[in-house]
Amino acid sequence: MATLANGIRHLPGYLDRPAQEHLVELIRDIVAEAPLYTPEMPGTGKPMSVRMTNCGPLGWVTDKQQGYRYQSYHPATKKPWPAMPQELLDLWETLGGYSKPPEACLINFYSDDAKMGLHQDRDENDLAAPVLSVSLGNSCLFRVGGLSRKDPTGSFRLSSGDVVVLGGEGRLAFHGVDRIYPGTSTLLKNGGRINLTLRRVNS
DNA sequence: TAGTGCCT
DNA sequence: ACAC
Repeated sequence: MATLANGIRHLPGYLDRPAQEHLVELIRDIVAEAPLYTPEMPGTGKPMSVRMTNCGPLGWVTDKQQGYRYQSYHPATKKPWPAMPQELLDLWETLGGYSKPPEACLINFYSDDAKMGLHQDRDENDLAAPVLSVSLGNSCLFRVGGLSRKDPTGSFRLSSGDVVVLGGEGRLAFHGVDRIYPGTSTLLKNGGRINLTLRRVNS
């Protein structure tokens, strides 16, 4: 376990291979019910390169008209998000150190050429709760800065099975994904990377 | 500005 | 990493 200068915790290889494979199975079922969709930037409608879906009572979504928000249903199917698997509730219980359970699990799928710009997770009402991130599949170059966009940044590699906890000082740290490293994992047969982000939304 | 580009 |  490594704690970075900005308070972010990195747990390399926290999930073993069988646990990773089990999560992929669960995600396959979720995606069958709540298909990955292409989010849009607020205002411009520019598509993001990452595709998304969610599980849990709430899901993070964005589109041209309404922008970033949490809502209880899939934007395309209008159906409620699939339930949060017990395995993820357990992970939150073990690593989150927070009294209330997570309400949203954002599932991000990165193709090998997808990226995500530097941003803050700040659409939650409960900013005391940590954000838990699970990496599956190909490795990525993860970038982390400070509380201001202008703050200097550093980067490190995230591999399949790694968990990152953004809590305390690091809860509102700017972060993003610079690049995916193709062919660095055999977990996902068709390549790419999956990131699970567990969040508490309502205080 | 949860993005894009690298003759930056 | 940085500017836009």
